[in-house]
Amino acid sequence: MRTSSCAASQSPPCPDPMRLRFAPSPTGTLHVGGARTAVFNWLLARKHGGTFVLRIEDTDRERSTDESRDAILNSLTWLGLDWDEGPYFQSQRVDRHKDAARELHAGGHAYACFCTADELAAERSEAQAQKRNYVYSGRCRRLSRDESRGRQEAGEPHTIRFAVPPGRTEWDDLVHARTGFDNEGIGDFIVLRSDGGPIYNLAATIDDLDMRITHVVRGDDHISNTPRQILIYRALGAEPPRFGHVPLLFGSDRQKLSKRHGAQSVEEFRALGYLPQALVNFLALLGWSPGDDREVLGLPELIAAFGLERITGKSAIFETGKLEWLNGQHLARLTAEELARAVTPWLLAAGIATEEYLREHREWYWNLLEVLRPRARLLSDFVTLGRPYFPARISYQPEAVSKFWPDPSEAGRLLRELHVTLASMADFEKIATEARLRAMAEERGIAFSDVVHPLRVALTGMRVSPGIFEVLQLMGRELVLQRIEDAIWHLEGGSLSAVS
RNA sequence: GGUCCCAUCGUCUAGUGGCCUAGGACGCUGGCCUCUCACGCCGGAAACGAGGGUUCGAGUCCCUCUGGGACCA
Repeated sequence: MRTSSCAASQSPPCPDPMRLRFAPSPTGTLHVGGARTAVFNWLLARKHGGTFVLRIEDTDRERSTDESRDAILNSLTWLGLDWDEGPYFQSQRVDRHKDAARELHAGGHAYACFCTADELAAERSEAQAQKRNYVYSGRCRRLSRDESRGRQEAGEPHTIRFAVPPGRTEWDDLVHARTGFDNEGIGDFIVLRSDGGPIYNLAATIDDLDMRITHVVRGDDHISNTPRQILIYRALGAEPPRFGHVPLLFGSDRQKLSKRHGAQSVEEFRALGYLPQALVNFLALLGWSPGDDREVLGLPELIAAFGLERITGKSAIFETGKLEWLNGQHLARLTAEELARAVTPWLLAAGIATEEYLREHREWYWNLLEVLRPRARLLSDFVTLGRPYFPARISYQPEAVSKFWPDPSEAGRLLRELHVTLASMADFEKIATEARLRAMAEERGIAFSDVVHPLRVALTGMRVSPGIFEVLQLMGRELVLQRIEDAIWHLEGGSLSAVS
């Protein structure tokens, strides 16, 4: 017998190791709702030293694809949700599911049903007419043994139905309180189709049973499957696992998450420049909280703090605002090396730098990243923010030009002067450049910021950037002087995309 | 329609009968820092769906309603 007392609580150590599973259908990419379920299961397994089993429920041959399966596996791997067993494939276990159905049949817990689709439809519409909830009447259950056997042997098409006993089926839900259904309302459900194919509830239950799953943590949408699955367990003489149903995620309009709600698959978030640990952190916080005021939690912290007892039974709306902030927070926590490793592929993909260049200028590159880091929320931000620091020519943002170079000839004059001033300096160390430019502003009798902003546009093409002296230092003398020359040329009408 | 689940700021949440004139975070917003932006720091607006109970006392317990959702039909 299985001890159920060690369910959601942390200590004392469970005598029975916890076995959890994530069982996606390979019918699309891993979306954030499924990912959150996976996160919960994984966290629980890691927290309790349990086993995380991955099972692919690919019995729907029509909709299951290898591409989806690979996409899901890749997403899980990217998120860092490693599994200890599997992936198992439900489609490879069909024989076992059929055997289980036979076992149920032999044990008197299931029977052959010869009702045709038409007969069933009639029952259904009758129920509808009486405003009753439709459940199968159980007509074939009352067939005599001999008649049933005879018709089966004669090859008459039939399904196998589970014989639901009278009473009520209840369980202590790990997330909700005690939950239950009257068996009467369940009705004898099909476990084997007339073509011999196992139905979901049977397959999933047998798999959970065989894989010795101790805790089934899944979406709320499975709540009405639970009594059926418990019934199957009992009919087979097995102790059911503990069940926990986490509420579903909604889109911003309180509707089920769909394409309309923007990014919804894990892969999309990766492509947008999110860090996996930020997404896991965010997903964990959707419906769960550590109980203190912490919000930014790395994987180890999540594992330490996680527990089913702190999951809310309330469904959360998936809004990404906080995710962006969290990503910035996780960005801030990376070591310099981790940051470089995360950003480099983005720069390479954008064609901004080559691997050799970055390797040869490693110290410079890491400094650049440090300067950019507090200004970035997504990895993709490093591309836009970082572009000006590399030799290629830049373009000038119209807003920057109109705001800080309102008068082209005046701007040109200033830039010429800056060119002379800066060219006279050998070293662009920021203390020195700052002193020089402040002095220059004073000599000219203009505000310091009136020197800084036009220069910023010349160097970066943008209205905002890191502190101008950091920019100067990072770009270095040669590139700075080149940029100023380019800007002067541009201001004098050298470019078609000139000043408006 | 039946069954089941849920209900605190715009959003994520804390809250398990008195510590709540309801706390934190994102976002929004005022300010500080400052060459801009971001980071950081300080401040502000912003919520217990409604009605009944229970209790000396209810965001917290019970009931009804309302609203939302899931599954089945």
